[in-house]
Amino acid sequence: MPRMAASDRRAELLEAAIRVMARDGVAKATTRAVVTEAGMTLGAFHYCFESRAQLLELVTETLTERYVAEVRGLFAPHKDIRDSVLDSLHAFWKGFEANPGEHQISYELTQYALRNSGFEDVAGKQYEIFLRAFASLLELAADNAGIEWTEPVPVLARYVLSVIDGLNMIWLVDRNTDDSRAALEMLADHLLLHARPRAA
Amino acid sequence: MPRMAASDRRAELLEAAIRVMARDGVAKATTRAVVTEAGMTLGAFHYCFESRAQLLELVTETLTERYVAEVRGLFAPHKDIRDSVLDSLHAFWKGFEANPGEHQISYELTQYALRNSGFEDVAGKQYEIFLRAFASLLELAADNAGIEWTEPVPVLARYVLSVIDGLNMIWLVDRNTDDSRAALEMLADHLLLHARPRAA
DNA sequence: GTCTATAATGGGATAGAC
DNA sequence: GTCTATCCCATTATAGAC
Repeated sequence: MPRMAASDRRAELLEAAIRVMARDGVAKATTRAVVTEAGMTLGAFHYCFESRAQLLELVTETLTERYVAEVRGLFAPHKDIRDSVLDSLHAFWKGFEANPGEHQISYELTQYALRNSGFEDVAGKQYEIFLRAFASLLELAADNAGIEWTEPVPVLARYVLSVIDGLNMIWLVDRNTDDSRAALEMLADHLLLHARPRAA
Repeated sequence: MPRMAASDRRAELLEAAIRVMARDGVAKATTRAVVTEAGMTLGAFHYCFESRAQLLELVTETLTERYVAEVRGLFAPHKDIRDSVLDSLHAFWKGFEANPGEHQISYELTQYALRNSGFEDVAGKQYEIFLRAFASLLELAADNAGIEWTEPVPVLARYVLSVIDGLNMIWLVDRNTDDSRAALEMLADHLLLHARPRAA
């Protein structure tokens, strides 16, 4: 085994953990499974992390940031608000279907955080970040298209995130892509109901 | 310990398991925790159930049936489609807030089923039943109000279930009742977009 | 710094006494 | 039929050899 800085090991263990979780689930990502995936020994784990819980916290934060970055990157601004919304939602969905395992982890980690004391704020931060990200995209879309939203943006953001999360999770169960996309397109139409030309 | 028929023990263990899971989560509902809750000994467990997995399967089926029964019971038919939809959604939400723990179990069990081989069909059946239940309520609402849906009912059912699941899960994290209810009311308006008077 | 060996714990399942 | 005692396994974490 090559010598490595502890920070590099940490990064490798983090990525190994994400791979194991995407493949087998959060519960199966034991310290042993993670170090095996990373090609390290069990001892290596505990000079990089205080505990398995600490690793899970880091994974949660990392995936949250990644998802937000992905969503920002996929956002498709247009002059026409309908195009913005429709293109962006399709792009988000495509990103999800390209990598469902990684999004599934996120839902599992939320459940984990809700059920383990000392982790409540982890789930809280996770969704605070998600909600803020969608809210800021809604603002951005409005700016680009010269419209304003007739409902409070935090409520719209919660609505959009709910539909996306809900559709994702049902798709994870039944893989019904056609109905999922049809429902997603309904969401686009519904959002447009709450847009009106900006007052001068 | 009193003598009991195995079937009664099974029923008690089932309810004990649901209580433990609602309180502490599915992962923490070990065989030991469940028998302690039920006031039985560990040995008792294994003449009622072949394995912990079998218990989890039974819990999943039981909670699925209960939820469907609850939703059917809360459904509020009216002559006016808007009243039907709005009243029903509010009633569903009230049911959720009255017992969030039991609904949280359902999400955890879905994740569990998705991650454990031999359980894929458990999650599949769960959502098939949910989707069918919402579809049949949509049909029922349409009949009562003399309208027809302009989108395929399975797509509408998926959409409604997604919003409800998504809002529930976000609420479990941040307990923001106001924004959740506001989003739920948006769903009602959106559904109405896809209703039109029935052709004679 | 690295890794083996081993604690210490908690879990599912079972054998066998009563 | 009931429950104790135990097996056996996997886990997290650590101690200590190299």
